[in-house]
Amino acid sequence: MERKWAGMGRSGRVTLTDVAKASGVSRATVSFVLNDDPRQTISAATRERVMEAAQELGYVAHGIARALREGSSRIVVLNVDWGMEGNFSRSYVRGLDEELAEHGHILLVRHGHAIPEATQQMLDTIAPRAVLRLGEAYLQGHEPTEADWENGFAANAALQIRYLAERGHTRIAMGMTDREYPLTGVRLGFAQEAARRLGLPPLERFVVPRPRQAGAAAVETFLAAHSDVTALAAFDDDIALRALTALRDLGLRVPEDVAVIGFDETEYGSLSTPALTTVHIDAEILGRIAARNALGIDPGTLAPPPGRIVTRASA
Amino acid sequence: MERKWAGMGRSGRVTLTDVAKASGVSRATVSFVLNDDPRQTISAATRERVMEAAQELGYVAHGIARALREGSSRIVVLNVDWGMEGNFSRSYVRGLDEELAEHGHILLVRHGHAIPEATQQMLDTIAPRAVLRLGEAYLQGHEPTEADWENGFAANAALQIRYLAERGHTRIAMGMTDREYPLTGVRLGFAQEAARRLGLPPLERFVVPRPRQAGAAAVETFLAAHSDVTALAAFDDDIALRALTALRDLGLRVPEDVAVIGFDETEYGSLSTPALTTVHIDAEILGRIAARNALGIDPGTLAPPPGRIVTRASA
DNA sequence: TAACGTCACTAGATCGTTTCAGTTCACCGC
DNA sequence: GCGGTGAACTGAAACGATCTAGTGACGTTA
Repeated sequence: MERKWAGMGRSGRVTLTDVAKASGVSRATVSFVLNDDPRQTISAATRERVMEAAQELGYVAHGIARALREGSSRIVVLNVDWGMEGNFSRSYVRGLDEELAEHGHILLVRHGHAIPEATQQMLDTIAPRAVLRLGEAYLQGHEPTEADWENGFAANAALQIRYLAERGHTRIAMGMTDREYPLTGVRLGFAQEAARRLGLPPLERFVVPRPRQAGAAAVETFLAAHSDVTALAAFDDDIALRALTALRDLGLRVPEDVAVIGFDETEYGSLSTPALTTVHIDAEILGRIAARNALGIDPGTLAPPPGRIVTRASA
Repeated sequence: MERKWAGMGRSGRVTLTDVAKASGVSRATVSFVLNDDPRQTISAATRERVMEAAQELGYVAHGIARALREGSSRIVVLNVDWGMEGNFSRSYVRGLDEELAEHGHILLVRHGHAIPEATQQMLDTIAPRAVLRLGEAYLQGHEPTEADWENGFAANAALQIRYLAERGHTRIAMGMTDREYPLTGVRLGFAQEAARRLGLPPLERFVVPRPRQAGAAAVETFLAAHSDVTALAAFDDDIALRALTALRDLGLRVPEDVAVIGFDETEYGSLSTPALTTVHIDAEILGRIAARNALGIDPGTLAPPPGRIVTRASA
């Protein structure tokens, strides 16, 4: 089955012209009908005929041509420039994707540390409606307000620290990645502020590098210098897992000697020994908000659900 | 600094016309120069003038317009429809990306289980030069030949089984995912064939589901029914890690009671107790081959390096 | 000197949309 | 029977590239 109907350009593509010809109207009219342009008045009969013809022929708008005319395509690009494989990222992407779809747009996720040049070239090719970055949107696009402390990024960061504080830990250290990401500074800042609000001393910051041996060495050095530390809050589950392994390699007991808590639940955290206590974050609503912002739609009163602790054995 | 130079359309975009105007030639000529079209003869002087003007004005080709004219954009889409976070996927993407870049194309990676409808819509918008799928390309696009057994997917699958066989294991089971991926069947087939060639009995197949408790239950059930099994070969490191945890939860010793080997090295495998023995695969060359195939370029004599065992403690 | 070839370029069609600026027609009030 | 109005359309110009089919100008050959 090659061509179901006559009236299809040599290219194999059904175009507006084909639909116009089939329904006996002009291209313009077809366009008006298909996009139901509110500025036009089209008779019900014509509308019907056009719709039917489009259906029959299997017309699908040529996004490239449309984008050329409109100035930008109906695509939104999300850059996820660090391998955040947790629940946050996944749910955020889901929310973003769904909300965009509801407004006729498409999400394109670009993972990995993009070569700037290639990215730029891609953007020129795609001409996306908007380009987002995972980290930026986490903050809902503004400086942290008290609302963020109630229910947002800051609140989730605080949740992690508070959990440890409630278990009686007062000297808490913050395990960070060996690479600087856009979000690392922000996260650390929130954690520090949370500690301050809880009346705790400032969090000592240290890095847990890979591979395994280096991680263990780093943790050993750190604990030697800060023997009063009894708990580690990690930047994410990855770091937490590295720390957990390091502590066990050093012969320390978790959580008795040092408690460890992760951030942004992953499957791997559930498989370690001891299993990792962590923070679960559902960012779907955040994704939806970002989508609306990107499209210039009123975000309404969407509010993200609070994060919650996944209590397991490590803290 | 808004507009560096005069002669830039109201849209803020520098177009071919602008460059043409600036260098005193026609649009066509500019296009010929910039794409150095071999079918045209352009004087050195003109070439120079055009290049310079383009540089000055900061001209960058409008991919959308080009795509409309050419029928497809210079984008290649790669669908990675299952979370394969190992070395294979990463190196494959790197190779693909680099090779495409060398030919003026761009890689767009689409992660996650794409909604078919949205994907189709995206493809209509992007009009990519080619759409690839991670699994397909693993096979270099053809049925497994003896070459694949020498050095390819089949060889890597065999490597895993052979390692266990060399350690004296004869009853080996294959741990699979709970979801069926395009590749699962192929992988299992190769492993079975490898076992046959090594004179081993057929591999018993079983699934290691999540979460942790379910995994342990599955492993327990399986081992009860197949008490002679002494080694588990996993579909990937993820499954291996689940199995490792399950075995430990059941009080079994790894590798003494049951040996475990993963596939496609991840960082997590190095953090477990015992650390996971696995197979490391560098797929960069495979990515380059796929790129050339996609662009219709002769792949030449590129040959992927053989996989290698990463010997750690679990097998 | 007419015919022919090559060089160095240009005009304009083309890709498939969207959308502005009309056009036609029926109907209304006076 | 004339101007005015709104409904229901249509024509054609964009958008920014590529690329075919020419067009002069100059040099070479018979």
